[in-house]
Amino acid sequence: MVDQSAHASGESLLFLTDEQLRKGIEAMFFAYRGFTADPDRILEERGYGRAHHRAVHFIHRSPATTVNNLLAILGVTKQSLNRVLRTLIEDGLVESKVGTKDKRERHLTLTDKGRELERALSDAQRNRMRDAYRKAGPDAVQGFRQVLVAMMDSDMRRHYLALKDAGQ
Amino acid sequence: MVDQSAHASGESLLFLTDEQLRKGIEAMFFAYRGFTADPDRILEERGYGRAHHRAVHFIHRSPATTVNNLLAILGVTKQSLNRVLRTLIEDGLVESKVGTKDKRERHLTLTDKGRELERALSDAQRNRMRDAYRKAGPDAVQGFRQVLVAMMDSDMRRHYLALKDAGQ
DNA sequence: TTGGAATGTCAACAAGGCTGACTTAAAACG
DNA sequence: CGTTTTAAGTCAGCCTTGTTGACATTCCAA
Repeated sequence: MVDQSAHASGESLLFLTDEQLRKGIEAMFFAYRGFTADPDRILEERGYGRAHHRAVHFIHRSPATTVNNLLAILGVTKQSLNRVLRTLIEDGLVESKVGTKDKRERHLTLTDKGRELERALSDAQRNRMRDAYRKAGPDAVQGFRQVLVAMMDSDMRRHYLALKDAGQ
Repeated sequence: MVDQSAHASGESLLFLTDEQLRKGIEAMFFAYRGFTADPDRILEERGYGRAHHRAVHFIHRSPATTVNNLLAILGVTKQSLNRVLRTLIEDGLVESKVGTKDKRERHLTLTDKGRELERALSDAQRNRMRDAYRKAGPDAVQGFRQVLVAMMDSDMRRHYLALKDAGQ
């Protein structure tokens, strides 16, 4: 598709052979497995799955968030999320409080027990990320995040950037 | 965990605050959704899933590969892969040939119909990747792949690098 | 006061993982 | 040659996590 003999003109044109793109695709596939491997082990020990991890992560990230907000970020159906939330609430990891202003809304917050799980999961995942960053070197880290952000759908990028702002 | 006031010494020490690491983790999560979004649409139209995509991709990548090799790369059970392979063979996308040297082995190859699907899927995914690379700029691309490779488990990195070599 | 939004719940289903048990065929080994 | 191991396939059953559709409740807001 893209001629390998093309040459760079400034920095707007890249050497993007199908071969290079394919390597990027495969790297993404294999790396995502590594990315989830450590949390998966911890979750399995405790009888939870990735869906629980995602819920716990974003509740930790935005305490007192509503179910609707969580639905938008996670991109799953209400029924699917509800099944996960129910077990987390039953197990005492998440607290669901009826909204004071709008009583239809439920505000979700981690309990101490929930924070303990979140900590275990994010420690593992951060360690993996930190090691990868160190191995790849300082210059690589910027590029990594830039490409990932550019790969997101605009909706998800919106959510991602909103989270970034909130985190400051 | 990591003190934000740490300073770089050479290039071995990075500014790795928990906040930065968390952003990387969330970027990975949202980006993977974008990464799979386009193929998912194509697959759904044709009644297939991600598992079929993965099989088709790696059979295309390593024609006449064996079932065992595919199992190692995909990291799933024989039963799980077999369910997918069976439908692909029944639908005439994949051809399974008994090995000439070792008659226990089945060698898997895409048919014309299989190549057509593979083309549609990889075109979509390559376009996404190309756009992301272009938006992120030439410097970012190197870093992106470096971090991804560093994030893989060693087994997966071995498979990834083996594929790279084969592609030359 | 009524429409619609936010939430929750029930039922049913599908994809795609998993384990365990078992068969067949063929290679490899001793 | 006989035994063991390997490659592949199959059956049955289970789990997680996604889906759709239908429906009830609560309650804000026009």
